[in-house]
Amino acid sequence: MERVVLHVDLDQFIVAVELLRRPELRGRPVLVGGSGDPKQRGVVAGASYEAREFGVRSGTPLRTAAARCPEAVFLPADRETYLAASADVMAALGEVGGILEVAGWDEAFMLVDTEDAELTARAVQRHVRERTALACSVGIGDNKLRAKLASGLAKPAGVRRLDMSNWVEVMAARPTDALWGVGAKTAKKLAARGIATVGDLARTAMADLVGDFGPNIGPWLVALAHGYDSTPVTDEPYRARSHGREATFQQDLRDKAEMRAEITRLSHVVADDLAAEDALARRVVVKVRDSRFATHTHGVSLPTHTRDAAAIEQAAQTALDRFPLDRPVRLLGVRAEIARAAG
DNA sequence: TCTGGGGTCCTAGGACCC
DNA sequence: TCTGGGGTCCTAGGACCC
Repeated sequence: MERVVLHVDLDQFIVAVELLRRPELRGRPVLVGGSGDPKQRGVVAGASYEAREFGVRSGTPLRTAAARCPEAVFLPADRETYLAASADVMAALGEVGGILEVAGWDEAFMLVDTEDAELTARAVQRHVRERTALACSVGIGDNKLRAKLASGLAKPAGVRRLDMSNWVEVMAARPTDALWGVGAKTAKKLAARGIATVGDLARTAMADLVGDFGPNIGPWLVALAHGYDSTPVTDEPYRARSHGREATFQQDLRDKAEMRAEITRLSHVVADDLAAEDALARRVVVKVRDSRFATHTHGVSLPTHTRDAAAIEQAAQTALDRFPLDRPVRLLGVRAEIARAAG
């Protein structure tokens, strides 16, 4: 018997859910995102493997996607449907046993005791497919980091194991941004110091990175490169720390009254979201992105914790007043930070 | 053919207190 | 007259992830 971490990751989740109700699109390049109109502002939320062949992936602007892949089928994003599919998947995983930690719409960690991890992983795949008709990849690891990276290597529909014994062999030659937590910015900063691969990073002294990355992140990066991770798999129910809504306009706003009206609308949606979770806000933060894509935030702490829509809106309007608003506005957002131990 | 929307966590600097 | 040093809270920004 051994204890392993499994990371279950659905394959092209959003597209796969769409294909369940539009099977005639199977095998074609399918792109989901925004309103489904590639002439409008928006980015790709989900790309089928066929579409990825054209260099389109999640985050690609819809217009760019249409230029790269003119024959693609564009579909509007349908959150509610994906949330429902996600709930089905997580329910299926819950039937397998072990500790289940939901880590997003389309992924979860499981802590299981098993005689044969590969066999268990295959059984999980089969069970998810039987219950939801969706395919997933499963990573097996001796911690969450390794399991997570293993599932990425297992795609599509595969099983892969990554642990202490094969970490160096599998990971050392890969670029640093292959690590979970190292993105483009950090990879570039590391490269500037001559650290290009996971192996390079693993050979770096933790103290050498404190100056550039801080006393916590610096050492953590080196630990990542060794595959170290001690965060537990937990089935504690998720409690959001904030709820926000934001909107990018098809045409930038120039009129202050229109901005105020949008802040009112967003504030009320946020208040509804708080009410749905029985949560109270302690602070309201407004986000403004201008026509040059510069993004700034200003926040207002609330005198008393509240979910009252009028109070949230008033705080948001006060925050909006702190912006110069001397350029057309591309995006407005309202976020409520949730008071802990309240309800 | 410019760059969504939902989040989380960390950092740095200033205020404030002892 | 000179001006330490630690701790905590608040705020804005940044990096990252899905």
